[in-house]
Amino acid sequence: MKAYKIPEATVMRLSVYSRYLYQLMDDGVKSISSDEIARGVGVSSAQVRKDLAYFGEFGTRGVGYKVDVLYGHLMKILGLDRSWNAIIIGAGKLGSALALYEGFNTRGFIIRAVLDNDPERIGTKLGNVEVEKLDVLAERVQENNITIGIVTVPASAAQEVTDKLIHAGVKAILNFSPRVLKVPNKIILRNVDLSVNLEVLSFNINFSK
Amino acid sequence: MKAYKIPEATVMRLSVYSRYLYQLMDDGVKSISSDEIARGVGVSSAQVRKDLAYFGEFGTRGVGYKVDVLYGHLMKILGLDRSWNAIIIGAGKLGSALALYEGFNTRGFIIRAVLDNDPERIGTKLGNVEVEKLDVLAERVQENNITIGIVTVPASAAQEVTDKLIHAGVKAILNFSPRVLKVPNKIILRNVDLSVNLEVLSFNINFSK
DNA sequence: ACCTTCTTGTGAAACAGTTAGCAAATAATA
DNA sequence: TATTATTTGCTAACTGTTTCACAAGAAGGT
Repeated sequence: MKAYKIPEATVMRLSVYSRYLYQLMDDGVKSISSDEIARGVGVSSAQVRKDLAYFGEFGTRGVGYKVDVLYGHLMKILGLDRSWNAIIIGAGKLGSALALYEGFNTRGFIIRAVLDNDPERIGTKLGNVEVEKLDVLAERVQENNITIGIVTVPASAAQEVTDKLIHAGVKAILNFSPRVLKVPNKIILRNVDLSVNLEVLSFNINFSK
Repeated sequence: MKAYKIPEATVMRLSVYSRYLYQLMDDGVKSISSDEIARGVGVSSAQVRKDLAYFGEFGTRGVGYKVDVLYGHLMKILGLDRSWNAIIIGAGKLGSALALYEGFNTRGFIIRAVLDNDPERIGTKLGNVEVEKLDVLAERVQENNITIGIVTVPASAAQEVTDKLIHAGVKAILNFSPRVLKVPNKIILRNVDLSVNLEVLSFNINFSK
């Protein structure tokens, strides 16, 4: 694909744009300008155009963008013109919540399995998947062609399950544990640290006065 | 307080450093260099020193940092030398998971109330708080001196509950709904969009081949 | 056909954040 | 006390991202 690097912030904004466009389509809007998108999602219009410019020319000068066409391009760019199989490791509160979160399904992310080691949790149903023992990790990843592993275990177990996921063949890991994970270069890693987010808030409340 | 702006990335890293230092204290480590911190959390040592330099001089040249002292400074900088009262709006799967998440309590964030409008959910217990009707929002915020509102309602209700939170007097909002919220300047807002995170992954898997 | 209005796409400028490198400070050793 | 080995704090260089500003293209009106 394309040669040079896309800023991560750009990718995140594309995701936001795509959802905004979806909403517009729902409302029956056919055409939109970069300025309207910008106001809708809270960035500058130059930012919107720059972000899109990484991938091509999708608009018409003097006119704007066709909502459905741009939406289609964005979904393709984000890799959402297909579905992705994912597995959740850790069936605690957060893991369970994510397993049942509709927001993933509606964007094409399908949770194929949820694993845990706690006997209390094994066998319980989360939507239409049943919590299974950690042992079946490699098996489930391979038989379901799972590319994304979601880690929601305590910090102490995070590196271990991550290693197992990588060994089993996942390409990307979304880590919710408050632990810095070591992964090979070819593995795509993202960290979502819930406490960090609250702490940025408390810093800002504190600091702005 | 301080005059010039701290990068958000710096604040996030400070939070990560602080947790790493806590772990070190637990392990009985007394002193540490920026290089060791750097390797522990996966950044460069120059980055660590730069981040700390925004706030003062906490180390000793030729020696390093005293773990407990640096930890104390970081906790104070992050505003974690006190506790913060928070409220969760939306007792769905995610809201419930957050209400029960120990990671918040251990860092001084106390969930004082969880509200929802669904009669099915009202009255259910989440740990030691009971889900209540949305009506009591202003009352709960004021009587508990709540500064942080956590929004876990569907996108369609997000702006409305946000407005209510602001009106009731919260200073900061952590938004988990996939919706761009409009808030006054003085309100501190952070968005944690779970789908965006997965979509950055799918983009990267897609794009890197 | 020409003029006016609109809005994209893009190079250049401005800004922000990260990395590099080194002087200054400390401790240990002889 | 001098020497050596460390490691911070800080400035400067670098790299990356965002904003600016405008030429180019499109549509509608006259």
